[in-house]
Amino acid sequence: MQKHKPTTIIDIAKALNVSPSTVSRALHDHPSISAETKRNVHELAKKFNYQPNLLALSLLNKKTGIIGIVVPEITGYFFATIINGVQDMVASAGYKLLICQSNESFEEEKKLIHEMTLLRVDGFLISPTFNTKTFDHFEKLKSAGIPLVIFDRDCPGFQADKVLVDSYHGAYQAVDYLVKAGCRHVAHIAGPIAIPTFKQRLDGYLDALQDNGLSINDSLIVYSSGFSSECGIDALTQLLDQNETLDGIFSVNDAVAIGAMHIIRERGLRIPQDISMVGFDDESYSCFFNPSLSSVWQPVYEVGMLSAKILLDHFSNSEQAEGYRYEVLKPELVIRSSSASPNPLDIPRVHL
Amino acid sequence: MQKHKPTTIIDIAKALNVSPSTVSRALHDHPSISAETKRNVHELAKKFNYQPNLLALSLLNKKTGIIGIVVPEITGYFFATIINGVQDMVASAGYKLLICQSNESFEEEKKLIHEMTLLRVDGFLISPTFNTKTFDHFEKLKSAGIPLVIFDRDCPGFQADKVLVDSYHGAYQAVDYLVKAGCRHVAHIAGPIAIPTFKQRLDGYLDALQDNGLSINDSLIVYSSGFSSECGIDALTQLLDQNETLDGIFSVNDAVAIGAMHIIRERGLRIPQDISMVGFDDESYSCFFNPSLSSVWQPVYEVGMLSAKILLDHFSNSEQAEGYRYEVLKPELVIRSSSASPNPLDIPRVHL
DNA sequence: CTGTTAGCGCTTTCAG
DNA sequence: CTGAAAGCGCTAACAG
Repeated sequence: MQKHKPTTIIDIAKALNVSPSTVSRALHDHPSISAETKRNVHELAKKFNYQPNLLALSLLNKKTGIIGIVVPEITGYFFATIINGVQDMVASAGYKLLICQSNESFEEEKKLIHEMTLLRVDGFLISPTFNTKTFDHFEKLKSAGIPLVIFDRDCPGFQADKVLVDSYHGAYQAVDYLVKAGCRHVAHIAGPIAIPTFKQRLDGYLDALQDNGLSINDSLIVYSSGFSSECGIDALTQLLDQNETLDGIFSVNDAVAIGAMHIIRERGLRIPQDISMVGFDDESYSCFFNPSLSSVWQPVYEVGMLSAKILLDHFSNSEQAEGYRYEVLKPELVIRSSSASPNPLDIPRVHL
Repeated sequence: MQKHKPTTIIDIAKALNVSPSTVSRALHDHPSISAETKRNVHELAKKFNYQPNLLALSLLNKKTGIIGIVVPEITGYFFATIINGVQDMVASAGYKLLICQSNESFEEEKKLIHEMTLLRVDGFLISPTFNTKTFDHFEKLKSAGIPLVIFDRDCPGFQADKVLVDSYHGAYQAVDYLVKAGCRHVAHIAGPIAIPTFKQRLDGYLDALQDNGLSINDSLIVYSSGFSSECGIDALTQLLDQNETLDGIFSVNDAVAIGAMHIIRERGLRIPQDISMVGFDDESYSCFFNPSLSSVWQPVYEVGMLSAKILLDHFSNSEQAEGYRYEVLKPELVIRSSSASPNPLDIPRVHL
């Protein structure tokens, strides 16, 4: 494994007794180069396995062709699928994608963005941490003229292009459905309401109840400490131990819902006969649970595609004067077997 | 959003009426620079928000500090967790990670590796596509002196550092367990045996049966067309339609197992009373299924850490003369409720 | 303690 | 049609 240093344009130039510029032009098929020289150059390039040095090019052109994406995590269907959407979009425009995880750490997020800036990525796609309350690091990008698009998680008070999902609408649909299906005591396993997304889901829950003429019972709202199935176990244990009447649950996400379902069964209750359950995210495995889990599907792939599209637009449209884009995509309730049906005859119960 | 071009070392030099090299030295805290100059330089650097240009550095040092990782996909627990292991390892050594997906496309894999080579990544971590039968693109890296480590999926005949999981051993454990639990007609939903990993799982299945004095019944082996739950549905439908006696199933992975379980229930059969099921991969959600799914856990995070470690060793140990590393990690059977227990009194049935 | 020079690999005027 | 020179941003000898 001897370290051949890569062939450069100069090596070829020397071997052919021409100047580097001639080689460069030949390689780029410049019109004013003799056919013969071109042939010779290409031949040698192949023979030496010449690979242009992108670093040198980037330095020269002041652009790397790399887009940086920062997500809280890649484990899990949600962000992984967004990344796929982004990937497909940017690849078709000839850009590469540098994927980084912040692990929900604000410090890490700052550090990553800083490092990627040093690397001179051409633009950013960012889904901020739950702990991101200040936006100086984003402002810095803006003032440095580096385009960025915020996706999935809003940054209240920070002006930028944004692509979000309407969590309120999704939650409203879910709870409205539960009530129409006959549930009168719908609980909510909520996320931290300091985060806009989860505040919206809570609001959707509250409004759906009120619009259906049901009163709000605060003890039916339990706050989950996290987003894993284990948290669902804790949340539901707490809820059931309060001995409140309970016939439906809207869970902040599917993972939590699944932990909760585990406890429901363990307590000898039936789903959906005793308690109906609706989750959020529509994880890929949710339809295979027993009973299969009703859930709010989010257009994740589209979020990725659209965010990337908006970023790419920045690269082509020199400096568009218009304000920031603010796109809110609609989620959709997917009804399966974990929730009682309003009309068993009309609504398909199993939706794979 | 006016495009301030980034401050360079020269801007600072001019403003201070010193030479660029002085600024460079001051920034690096070189001993032979007066305290005052250093102070001035640092001050201005902060004021101008100076950011060193990594591209220029990389060009100079002939190293980028970037490690490229190529995985078939990032959706799904398996590779996402490996990436986490890699990430943690390389970050602590000051390297960045460029993550790319081949989507199981051989062409894409070649293209990605080529592009990353142009970008001058310092080394590669590669889990090849199922369609990767030739290894010229890997050989090229070797002859260019770019270190690479193959992980999870073996490349028979290709010499390189490798970190693999012992699929044979995992499969053997699973099937041995099923037999000892009383299953006499164990089926196998197999993957494409052209791929070493799945061949090994099949072999483990076969050997475990034989070692237990059971005969092999070819019609109990069904080949799945893919690795999703949908494929599990197809596979099991096919299997059950053959009307073979059947009391246990070892599935090539959890996703397929879950699709299969769906069909088993749909046919009115009980798990594990009528049919026991064991999967492979131990997906994060497998313990929350109903019944919870027994599965073969793989040390995924460790695979990531170790692969990265081996690659990093290449960077420090100049040119170690020793041959290639070949590490095979052991998986472990996790017993839950989807499989009958050999001795209900001794073995915990639910393992969260 | 500081400046000058050269060069990493490549492109691109400007001159022949 | 081709070459020489300058420069992208930075560092590392080599001289003062």
